[in-house]
Amino acid sequence: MNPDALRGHMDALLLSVVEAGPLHGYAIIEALQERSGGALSVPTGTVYPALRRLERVGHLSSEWATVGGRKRRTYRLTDSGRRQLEGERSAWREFTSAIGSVLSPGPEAP
Amino acid sequence: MNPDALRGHMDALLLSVVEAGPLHGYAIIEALQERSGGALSVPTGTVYPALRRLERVGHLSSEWATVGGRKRRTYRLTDSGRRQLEGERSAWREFTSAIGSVLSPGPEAP
DNA sequence: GTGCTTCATGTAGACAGTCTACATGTAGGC
DNA sequence: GCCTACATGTAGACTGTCTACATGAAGCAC
Repeated sequence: MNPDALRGHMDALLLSVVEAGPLHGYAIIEALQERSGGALSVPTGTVYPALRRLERVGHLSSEWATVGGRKRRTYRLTDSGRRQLEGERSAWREFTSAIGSVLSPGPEAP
Repeated sequence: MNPDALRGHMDALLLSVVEAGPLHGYAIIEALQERSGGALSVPTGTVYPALRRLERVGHLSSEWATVGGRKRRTYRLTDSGRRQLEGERSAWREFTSAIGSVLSPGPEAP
Protein backbone atom coordinates (compact mmCIF):
# COMPACT_ATOMS: atom_id res chain seq x y z
CA MET A 1 0.00 0.00 0.00
CA ASN A 2 1.47 3.28 -1.13
CA PRO A 3 1.78 5.40 2.03
CA ASP A 4 0.82 8.63 0.28
CA ALA A 5 -2.52 7.15 -0.66
CA LEU A 6 -3.63 7.34 2.97
CA ARG A 7 -3.20 11.11 3.05
CA GLY A 8 -6.36 12.76 4.09
CA HIS A 9 -8.06 9.50 5.02
CA MET A 10 -6.33 8.78 8.31
CA ASP A 11 -8.88 10.79 10.27
CA ALA A 12 -11.75 8.79 8.86
CA LEU A 13 -9.98 5.52 9.60
CA LEU A 14 -9.12 6.39 13.18
CA LEU A 15 -12.52 7.82 14.00
CA SER A 16 -14.22 4.84 12.47
CA VAL A 17 -12.20 2.34 14.47
CA VAL A 18 -12.87 4.17 17.72
CA GLU A 19 -16.56 4.48 16.91
CA ALA A 20 -17.43 0.98 18.11
CA GLY A 21 -15.93 1.65 21.51
CA PRO A 22 -13.00 3.28 23.32
CA LEU A 23 -9.58 1.97 22.30
CA HIS A 24 -5.96 2.76 23.04
CA GLY A 25 -3.39 3.54 20.34
CA TYR A 26 -1.80 0.16 20.09
CA ALA A 27 -5.17 -1.56 19.84
CA ILE A 28 -6.22 0.93 17.17
CA ILE A 29 -3.26 -0.03 15.03
CA GLU A 30 -4.12 -3.70 15.42
CA ALA A 31 -7.78 -3.06 14.67
CA LEU A 32 -6.88 -1.19 11.49
CA GLN A 33 -4.78 -4.10 10.32
CA GLU A 34 -7.39 -6.66 11.20
CA ARG A 35 -10.38 -4.86 9.74
CA SER A 36 -8.56 -4.21 6.48
CA GLY A 37 -7.53 -7.82 6.13
CA GLY A 38 -3.89 -6.99 6.74
CA ALA A 39 -3.70 -4.35 4.00
CA LEU A 40 -3.24 -1.41 6.35
CA SER A 41 -0.14 -1.51 8.49
CA VAL A 42 0.15 2.03 9.75
CA PRO A 43 3.31 2.78 11.72
CA THR A 44 3.14 4.09 15.27
CA GLY A 45 4.84 7.31 14.20
CA THR A 46 1.76 8.02 12.12
CA VAL A 47 -0.97 6.94 14.48
CA TYR A 48 0.09 8.53 17.76
CA PRO A 49 0.53 12.05 16.38
CA ALA A 50 -2.69 11.70 14.43
CA LEU A 51 -4.61 10.71 17.55
CA ARG A 52 -3.23 13.70 19.41
CA ARG A 53 -4.18 15.94 16.54
CA LEU A 54 -7.73 14.60 16.57
CA GLU A 55 -7.93 15.13 20.31
CA ARG A 56 -6.61 18.67 19.94
CA VAL A 57 -9.40 19.57 17.53
CA GLY A 58 -11.97 17.93 19.77
CA HIS A 59 -12.95 14.84 17.77
CA LEU A 60 -11.51 12.50 20.37
CA SER A 61 -11.08 12.60 24.12
CA SER A 62 -8.59 10.49 26.05
CA GLU A 63 -7.87 9.23 29.53
CA TRP A 64 -5.10 7.17 31.05
CA ALA A 65 -5.69 3.69 32.34
CA THR A 66 -3.41 1.04 33.78
CA VAL A 67 -4.09 -2.51 32.71
CA GLY A 68 -1.82 -5.31 33.87
CA GLY A 69 0.80 -2.83 34.97
CA ARG A 70 0.82 -1.17 31.55
CA LYS A 71 -0.25 2.36 30.98
CA ARG A 72 -2.69 3.01 28.20
CA ARG A 73 -4.15 6.18 26.85
CA THR A 74 -7.66 5.29 25.85
CA TYR A 75 -9.42 7.33 23.18
CA ARG A 76 -13.12 7.88 22.92
CA LEU A 77 -15.22 9.46 20.17
CA THR A 78 -16.77 12.81 21.08
CA ASP A 79 -20.00 14.18 19.66
CA SER A 80 -17.96 16.41 17.43
CA GLY A 81 -16.01 13.35 16.31
CA ARG A 82 -19.20 11.49 15.55
CA ARG A 83 -20.41 14.31 13.32
CA GLN A 84 -16.98 14.50 11.72
CA LEU A 85 -17.07 10.79 11.00
CA GLU A 86 -20.41 11.14 9.25
CA GLY A 87 -18.90 13.85 7.09
CA GLU A 88 -15.85 11.72 6.39
CA ARG A 89 -18.01 8.83 5.29
CA SER A 90 -19.95 10.86 2.75
CA ALA A 91 -16.72 12.53 1.61
CA TRP A 92 -15.29 9.07 1.07
CA ARG A 93 -18.23 8.07 -1.09
CA GLU A 94 -17.88 11.22 -3.18
CA PHE A 95 -14.15 10.70 -3.42
CA THR A 96 -14.31 7.10 -4.64
CA SER A 97 -17.07 8.00 -7.03
CA ALA A 98 -15.07 10.87 -8.53
CA ILE A 99 -11.80 8.95 -8.86
CA GLY A 100 -13.59 5.83 -9.96
CA SER A 101 -15.35 7.55 -12.80
CA VAL A 102 -12.03 8.89 -14.05
CA LEU A 103 -10.19 5.60 -13.67
CA SER A 104 -12.84 3.34 -15.12
CA PRO A 105 -11.60 2.34 -18.58
CA GLY A 106 -15.03 2.20 -20.17
CA PRO A 107 -17.06 5.41 -20.51
CA GLU A 108 -19.98 5.92 -18.13
CA ALA A 109 -23.24 4.08 -18.70
CA PRO A 110 -25.42 5.15 -21.68
CA MET B 1 -12.95 17.86 -2.17
CA ASN B 2 -10.23 17.79 0.45
CA PRO B 3 -6.99 18.37 -1.46
CA ASP B 4 -4.96 15.96 0.65
CA ALA B 5 -7.22 13.12 -0.35
CA LEU B 6 -5.77 13.23 -3.85
CA ARG B 7 -2.28 12.50 -2.58
CA GLY B 8 -0.91 9.45 -4.25
CA HIS B 9 -3.74 9.20 -6.74
CA MET B 10 -2.77 12.00 -9.12
CA ASP B 11 -0.60 9.70 -11.21
CA ALA B 12 -3.46 7.30 -11.77
CA LEU B 13 -5.81 10.14 -12.70
CA LEU B 14 -3.44 11.75 -15.15
CA LEU B 15 -2.38 8.52 -16.80
CA SER B 16 -5.98 7.42 -17.09
CA VAL B 17 -7.07 10.63 -18.78
CA VAL B 18 -4.22 10.48 -21.28
CA GLU B 19 -4.90 6.82 -21.97
CA ALA B 20 -7.71 7.50 -24.44
CA GLY B 21 -5.47 9.70 -26.56
CA PRO B 22 -2.79 12.40 -26.43
CA LEU B 23 -3.81 15.55 -24.58
CA HIS B 24 -2.19 18.80 -23.49
CA GLY B 25 -2.15 20.01 -19.89
CA TYR B 26 -5.02 22.42 -20.08
CA ALA B 27 -7.23 19.83 -21.76
CA ILE B 28 -6.25 17.27 -19.12
CA ILE B 29 -7.49 19.56 -16.39
CA GLU B 30 -10.78 20.04 -18.18
CA ALA B 31 -11.11 16.33 -18.84
CA LEU B 32 -10.57 15.56 -15.15
CA GLN B 33 -13.29 17.98 -14.21
CA GLU B 34 -15.67 16.68 -16.82
CA ARG B 35 -15.15 12.97 -16.20
CA SER B 36 -15.58 13.41 -12.46
CA GLY B 37 -18.81 15.33 -12.86
CA GLY B 38 -17.21 18.54 -11.66
CA ALA B 39 -15.91 17.06 -8.41
CA LEU B 40 -12.24 17.29 -9.33
CA SER B 41 -10.93 20.78 -9.96
CA VAL B 42 -7.20 20.32 -9.84
CA PRO B 43 -5.20 23.56 -10.00
CA THR B 44 -2.61 24.12 -12.71
CA GLY B 45 0.11 24.33 -10.10
CA THR B 46 -0.57 20.70 -9.34
CA VAL B 47 -1.05 19.32 -12.81
CA TYR B 48 1.88 20.81 -14.71
CA PRO B 49 4.54 19.72 -12.23
CA ALA B 50 2.93 16.29 -11.99
CA LEU B 51 2.97 15.87 -15.76
CA ARG B 52 6.64 16.77 -15.88
CA ARG B 53 7.36 14.32 -13.09
CA LEU B 54 5.55 11.56 -14.99
CA GLU B 55 7.50 12.40 -18.10
CA ARG B 56 10.75 12.37 -16.15
CA VAL B 57 10.13 8.83 -14.94
CA GLY B 58 9.12 7.72 -18.42
CA HIS B 59 5.39 7.16 -18.07
CA LEU B 60 4.57 9.99 -20.44
CA SER B 61 6.23 11.52 -23.46
CA SER B 62 5.56 15.00 -24.76
CA GLU B 63 5.92 17.12 -27.84
CA TRP B 64 5.15 20.71 -28.68
CA ALA B 65 2.43 21.64 -31.10
CA THR B 66 1.03 24.95 -32.27
CA VAL B 67 -2.72 25.13 -32.71
CA GLY B 68 -4.38 28.40 -33.64
CA GLY B 69 -1.26 30.34 -32.79
CA ARG B 70 -1.13 28.77 -29.31
CA LYS B 71 1.64 26.55 -28.14
CA ARG B 72 0.69 23.29 -26.52
CA ARG B 73 2.74 20.58 -24.97
CA THR B 74 0.94 17.38 -25.82
CA TYR B 75 1.40 14.34 -23.60
CA ARG B 76 1.17 10.75 -24.71
CA LEU B 77 1.12 7.53 -22.70
CA THR B 78 4.26 5.39 -23.07
CA ASP B 79 4.38 1.61 -22.75
CA SER B 80 5.82 2.06 -19.30
CA GLY B 81 2.95 4.41 -18.50
CA ARG B 82 0.43 1.89 -19.70
CA ARG B 83 1.87 -0.76 -17.41
CA GLN B 84 1.96 1.74 -14.57
CA LEU B 85 -1.69 2.58 -15.14
CA GLU B 86 -2.63 -1.08 -14.87
CA GLY B 87 -0.81 -1.22 -11.57
CA GLU B 88 -2.49 1.96 -10.38
CA ARG B 89 -5.89 0.55 -11.20
CA SER B 90 -5.41 -2.60 -9.18
CA ALA B 91 -3.84 -0.57 -6.38
CA TRP B 92 -6.93 1.60 -6.41
CA ARG B 93 -9.18 -1.41 -6.04
CA GLU B 94 -7.14 -2.72 -3.11
CA PHE B 95 -7.10 0.72 -1.57
CA THR B 96 -10.84 1.32 -1.72
CA SER B 97 -11.47 -2.20 -0.49
CA ALA B 98 -9.16 -1.73 2.51
CA ILE B 99 -10.48 1.68 3.52
CA GLY B 100 -14.04 0.69 2.76
CA SER B 101 -13.92 -2.32 5.05
CA VAL B 102 -12.67 -0.13 7.87
CA LEU B 103 -15.17 2.65 7.26
CA SER B 104 -18.23 0.48 6.75
CA PRO B 105 -20.29 0.77 9.92
CA GLY B 106 -21.58 -2.78 9.84
CA PRO B 107 -19.15 -5.68 10.31
CA GLU B 108 -18.13 -7.71 7.27
CA ALA B 109 -20.41 -10.37 5.85
CA PRO B 110 -20.82 -13.64 7.85
C1' DG C 1 -6.43 50.45 -29.64
C1' DT C 2 -7.70 49.55 -24.99
C1' DG C 3 -9.42 46.33 -21.95
C1' DC C 4 -11.42 41.91 -20.79
C1' DT C 5 -11.84 36.90 -20.99
C1' DT C 6 -10.23 32.51 -22.45
C1' DC C 7 -6.55 29.58 -23.56
C1' DA C 8 -2.05 27.82 -22.16
C1' DT C 9 2.22 26.97 -19.58
C1' DG C 10 5.13 27.42 -15.91
C1' DT C 11 7.80 28.56 -11.27
C1' DA C 12 8.65 29.76 -6.19
C1' DG C 13 7.81 29.01 -1.78
C1' DA C 14 4.51 27.71 1.86
C1' DC C 15 2.38 23.96 3.98
C1' DA C 16 0.96 19.72 6.18
C1' DG C 17 0.89 15.17 7.27
C1' DT C 18 3.13 10.77 6.81
C1' DC C 19 7.43 8.13 7.29
C1' DT C 20 11.78 6.42 9.27
C1' DA C 21 14.33 5.89 13.16
C1' DC C 22 15.09 6.27 17.67
C1' DA C 23 14.07 6.43 22.81
C1' DT C 24 11.85 4.57 26.81
C1' DG C 25 9.74 1.27 29.94
C1' DT C 26 6.89 -2.94 31.77
C1' DA C 27 5.42 -7.91 31.64
C1' DG C 28 6.21 -12.56 30.79
C1' DG C 29 8.45 -16.68 28.81
C1' DC C 30 12.66 -19.36 28.52
C1' DG D 1 19.91 -12.41 31.84
C1' DC D 2 17.73 -12.02 27.42
C1' DC D 3 14.30 -11.71 24.08
C1' DT D 4 9.64 -10.78 22.50
C1' DA D 5 5.26 -8.54 22.91
C1' DC D 6 2.97 -4.58 24.71
C1' DA D 7 2.67 0.47 24.80
C1' DT D 8 3.64 5.40 24.01
C1' DG D 9 6.03 9.02 22.19
C1' DT D 10 9.36 12.55 19.62
C1' DA D 11 12.65 14.54 15.98
C1' DG D 12 13.60 15.37 11.62
C1' DA D 13 13.38 14.01 6.73
C1' DC D 14 10.57 13.71 2.89
C1' DT D 15 7.32 14.56 -0.74
C1' DG D 16 3.86 16.21 -3.26
C1' DT D 17 0.03 19.42 -3.31
C1' DC D 18 -1.47 24.24 -2.81
C1' DT D 19 -1.50 29.28 -3.26
C1' DA D 20 0.03 32.95 -5.73
C1' DC D 21 2.28 34.97 -9.18
C1' DA D 22 4.31 35.65 -13.97
C1' DT D 23 3.95 35.41 -18.87
C1' DG D 24 1.88 35.72 -23.40
C1' DA D 25 -1.22 35.12 -27.54
C1' DA D 26 -6.10 34.98 -29.52
C1' DG D 27 -10.58 36.87 -29.86
C1' DC D 28 -14.17 39.94 -28.82
C1' DA D 29 -16.53 44.21 -27.37
C1' DC D 30 -16.70 49.05 -27.49
